[in-house]
Parts: sequence; structure tokens; C-alpha cells
Amino acid sequence: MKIRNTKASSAVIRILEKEKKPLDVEDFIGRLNRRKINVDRTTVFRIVNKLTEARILTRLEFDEGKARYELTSLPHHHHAICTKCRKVEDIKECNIREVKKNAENNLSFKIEFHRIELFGKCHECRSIY
Amino acid sequence: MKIRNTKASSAVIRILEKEKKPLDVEDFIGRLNRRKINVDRTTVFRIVNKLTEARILTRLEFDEGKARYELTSLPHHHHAICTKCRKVEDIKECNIREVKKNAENNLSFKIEFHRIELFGKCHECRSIY
DNA sequence: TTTAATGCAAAACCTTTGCACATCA
DNA sequence: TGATGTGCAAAGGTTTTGCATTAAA
Repeated sequence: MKIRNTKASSAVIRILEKEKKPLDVEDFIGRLNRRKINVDRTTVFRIVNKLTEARILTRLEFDEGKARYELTSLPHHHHAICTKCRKVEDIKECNIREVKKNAENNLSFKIEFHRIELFGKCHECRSIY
Repeated sequence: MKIRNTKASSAVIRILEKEKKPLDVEDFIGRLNRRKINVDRTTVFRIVNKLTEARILTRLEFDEGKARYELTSLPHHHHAICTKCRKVEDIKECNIREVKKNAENNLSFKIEFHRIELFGKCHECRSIY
């Protein structure tokens, strides 16, 4: 399973390196078009699937009925998702050691990765009212 | 917005009270049929939407491209999802106080609810190999 | 040249909507 | 009666598949 270095595929990665937030397929298409890279929607789905399989991208779901993608190489972090504007901010701290330990001991569950998502209102959305 | 006590709607709640794991619409239809309650798929979607709006159910997404539902009334917990068999186990401990505090101070993000998901292999799936 | 990527059309899934009819309170 | 629930058909949104063609290594 080799991944070729095509215009669209490498642009997807460059886009994610530049932007800080997780993007969906629609976002990618828009940003690719702005860079005069015109690819079919199908192709974008194939690109993100391939890159996700290769663990270059990580797929995320925030209760939107669609997937978002971010670079796997980002330092370990979690997400704070605004329930109003859907803005996603990163969270760096992560003290779930005890939760993990407990799951491994009590449930005999071998953790491969974990995810913490905080849902709430971001600064801007709170100050509007 | 009143919720009527119909055969299907109350059966959905009873099913969730009996079963411990989050179910999807397909699961509900199967279990309703077994109870000789024949409802259209559309109706089940409307039921879970209504119950979710009323905060009786909580909608969950585990990277499956579809939603699952569990009772909101369950004691606060999180999920351990087997990446192989997709079994979902509950996790009771949750020491994310610091994570929350930090998000509220540093990001000025007002947390409404949070979610911790541990992905890995359950006991059975690990012992197969 | 060999393998992987692409475009286009079609289809698969999950989910929602519109409308007429049925049913609960 | 008046509001809510239901079935059926249709459609919307996201994602996948098939196939012939094009491009990368």
C-alpha cells in the first residue's frame, strides 16, 4: 500500500499543517479549489481514507453526521467544541492516567488510544448575549 | 412539545433500560420487531430525535458514521469501545477536573458536558489471538 | 511498465421532510 | 377537537464502489 505524491494529496497535508482545526471533506474541496487544484469530491474522500489508513490523518467525529480530519503527528491533545459555532479548540492537558489504569484493571481493556471532548460555549459565543 | 406515550416510544425506553449498551436505530428496529411492534424506520428516527431533544436520550457517535443512543439518566460515565468487535463498556471514574479547569481558565471555554472515550481491545478480543 | 490515482456515474447508508391518515389526550 | 404520532414515498447529505482513463514511480 504505497501512497503517491500527487498534487491533491500533498496539498491536503499542507492545508492541515497550516490550519489548526480539524477539517471535513467539504472544507478540503474549498481550500483545494482556492489553490486552483480541482479534484472531484470522490477523490478527496479517497485521499483522506488512504491517509487515515496510513495513520497520517486521524478521523474525528463531533456529532455532526460527518467526519473531520487532523494530522496524527500533532502533539497529544483533545478538543473543546463550541456547541453553538462548532469552533474546535485544542486542549493540551490530559490527566486521565487513573481512568486508563482503572479501565485496564477492572475491565481488562487494553487501551490503544483515548479521546476527551469537552462541549460547551467558547468565549465569543458566550459574550454575544 | 409534549411526548405521547406510544407503544413504540415507551418500548424504546424499556429496551434501553434493559440493555446496557448504546443502541443504534437498526438495533431498535430489530428489538421492536421481536416484541411484535412493527414500526417504520422513519418513526424510530423520529422517536429517538424527540427523546433526545427532551434529554431523555443522549446521542453518541463512535466513528461509525451513525448515531447510537443511551439513557441520559444513567449515572455519569464514559465509554471503552473495542476497536475490533465494537463492544462498548462503561467507565465510571472520571478525574478530568484539572482538564476542565484548565480549559475554562486558559481557553475561556464554558464547559457544558464532556466525553471521554477509550478505544482499545476488550478482554475477549485480546484473548482470541 | 506496473501500480496507484482520478473522474464520472451510480449506488449505499444514514437521516430528514412532506403529506395524508391515524391516534392519543 | 386539537395536537401529536405514523407510514409511505421522496429526497438530502455523506460516503463508497465500479469502471475506464490518466498519471506517478
